[in-house]
Amino acid sequence: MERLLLRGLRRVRQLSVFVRVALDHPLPTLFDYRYDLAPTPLPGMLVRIPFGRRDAVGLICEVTDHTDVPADKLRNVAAICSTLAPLADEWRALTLFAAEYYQRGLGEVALPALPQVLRDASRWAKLLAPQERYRLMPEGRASLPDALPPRATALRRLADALAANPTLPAAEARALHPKARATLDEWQARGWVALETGDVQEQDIALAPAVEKAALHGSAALLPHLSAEQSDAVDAITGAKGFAAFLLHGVTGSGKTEVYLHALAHLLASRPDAQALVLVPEINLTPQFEAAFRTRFAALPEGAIVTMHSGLAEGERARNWLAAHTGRARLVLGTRLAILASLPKLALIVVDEEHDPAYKQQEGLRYSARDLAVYRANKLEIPVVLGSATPSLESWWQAEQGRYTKLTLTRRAVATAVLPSVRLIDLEEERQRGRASVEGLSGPLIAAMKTRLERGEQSLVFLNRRGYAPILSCDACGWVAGCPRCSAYVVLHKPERTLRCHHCGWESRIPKSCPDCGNVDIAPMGRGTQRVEETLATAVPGARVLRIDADSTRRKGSAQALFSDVHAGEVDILVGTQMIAKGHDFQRVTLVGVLNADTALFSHDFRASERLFAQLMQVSGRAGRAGLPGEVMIQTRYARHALYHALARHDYVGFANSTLAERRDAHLPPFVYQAMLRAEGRTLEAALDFLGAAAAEFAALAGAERVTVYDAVPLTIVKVFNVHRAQLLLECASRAVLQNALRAWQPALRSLKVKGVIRWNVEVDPLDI
DNA sequence: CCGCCGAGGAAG
DNA sequence: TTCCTCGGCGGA
Repeated sequence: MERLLLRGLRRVRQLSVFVRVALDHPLPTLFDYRYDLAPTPLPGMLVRIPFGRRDAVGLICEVTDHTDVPADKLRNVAAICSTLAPLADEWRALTLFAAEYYQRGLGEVALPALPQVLRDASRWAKLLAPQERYRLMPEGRASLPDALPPRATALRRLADALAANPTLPAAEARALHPKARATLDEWQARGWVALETGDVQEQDIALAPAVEKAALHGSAALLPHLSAEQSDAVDAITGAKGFAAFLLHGVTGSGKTEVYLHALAHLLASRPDAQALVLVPEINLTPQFEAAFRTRFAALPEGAIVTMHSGLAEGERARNWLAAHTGRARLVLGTRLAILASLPKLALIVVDEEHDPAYKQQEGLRYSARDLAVYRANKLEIPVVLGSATPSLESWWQAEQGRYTKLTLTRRAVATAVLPSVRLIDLEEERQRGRASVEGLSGPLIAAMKTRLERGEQSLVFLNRRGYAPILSCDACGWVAGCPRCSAYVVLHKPERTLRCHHCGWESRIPKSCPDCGNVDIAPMGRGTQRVEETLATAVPGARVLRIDADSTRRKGSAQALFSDVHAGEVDILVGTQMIAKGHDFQRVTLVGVLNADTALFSHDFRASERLFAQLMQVSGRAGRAGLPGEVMIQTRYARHALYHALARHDYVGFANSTLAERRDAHLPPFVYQAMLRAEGRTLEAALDFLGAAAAEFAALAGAERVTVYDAVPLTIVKVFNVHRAQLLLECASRAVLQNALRAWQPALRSLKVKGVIRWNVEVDPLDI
């Protein structure tokens, strides 16, 4: 009886509601708060909560009627963001997986994945407030275009935008025409437009005109004809039921993009609300994809195609994120961070150039966007397409085992385009035969560039080293200009007349004489893009030379301008770093010269050759895309190296299989799984001590005997910005065993105190060893 | 005696 | 991580 009464009392007390909240905070725990506000809290909603002595924004992970936290510690939720649809279970599961897999707290993954505006509670109201929107009325539709003066382009833009969209937000109207407000007031007075306030997204989704299948596919005459291989690939993707991972392996220029476009068109047309996500490795590649999408999918309503990358301004980022979250965006194009976007109707993921190391985030949460794409597709039971001319060995191995479906494009899409011929220029032989070379440019390469110039074709010189010269040294005493903050040499930048450290950004004037011995004969050694640019001006007289690298494209948008100069034919020779190797379809390039590739052949990093091969394949692919025969010249001292020979035969498969065999023998990924503990200390000893102590803790964990723990070693560039760095590699044949051990290791790592240690982090599946 | 610095701990 | 407190110590 008494017990019953107690139960009854407890029932009444159940009126209190608690929420368990994730915060962007290194503590991996959730925090409980009392909830006494009016809107019903739901998992996936954002709340503003007092945390310590400040306010924070958190994500509700759980709504519950009990808590273990003592009442005197509990605090109340200050505000809830109820206008934003809760983040879906799928998204929360994805961020939770990423957090667990990459050894972080949920909040550290989930909150940074949201746009900044949402993480600042004071801006919720403005962001999510019902906006003023204009709707074109039938009267307006009938009379508007004709009523406008023919040359009033801004007014016409406004009218077109109104006609093309169910409603037009006031903010967008202002962007189209500075005096939109006055004009629209006038049109409203005439009954041409109506002013509405209301929830943007719901209305727009409901009112979005149905997109006709034919419109999305374009008229057949305009579409490029698909090869048999391409249409087989498209059929496989569009025919997939549930989860399917496709490895689209196609040589550069074989028309992978066209396969994506057809698969996307099919999806967007056949399912009126489905969303697709397309990932590209770097920001530079978004404009051309965006242009292709906007042209091909012009039938989609305004706002249905959005981009997501770190180059967007905060406001645009927030708008695009919201468009994806509400479902208004049907096609999202982005860099790696877009994989963590909220996409409630996601139905297809494309990862272009899936092998590209840029998909791996190198700081903070060190996730692989490609791996998360596969995970996400798997959980959603949707297809994912991984495209590359040189798939990562991880993906290739998956395909070899039949876990991914291989789709192969063997021919270049333009019928007359053949693969470029690859010629190795043996620098050793050139030297022995006494053949002249100019500043590192061999005779045959210079001659070939001259021929291109005469024919009005373009040449491209690839060199993965920016600056003028990587070393400035003194002939007399052997002094080399080094960075005072890093254990690295500084790079000479001639146009800027500086010595610059590429690791920490330190800069100084170029000394006139050797600071050690006073000798005035200090000389630049080696070559960077600037020096090659300078040499080409005299070595190939009359050629218009353009350099594209991180230095020449520092200003925002300048890369686009430079690339369009190349496309416009205003350039004869293009010199650049890997920036020029990726994606760009240079129609008039028929010669590619590769300088200084050898260093990667003998790297300590077992992935260096894989990266080199991919890079060289990619840059080779720039030659001869439009049907003119292309030629690639690789200058090397190791002309017999197997990698170059595979490259000359365009033999990715041979290279991949032999490299995989080596990896298997050497017990390297993808046959084992790795994790890396890195430590940064005021001294190298501190960093190494920390790693040593961490290794000792690790040995005591369950399952540790199945994990190989290597000795702690300094990084190749041990000191950067006065911080000394070292790393500890762990390796295991079982992903699960490694995962569990890493998880169990965390508390010990957290409580490890070693004097002089500044930071540490764990990276799962590290790319750089 | 005061104030500064570094270490340690809490954050709901 | 951030921010606060506490205790030790050096300078006035």
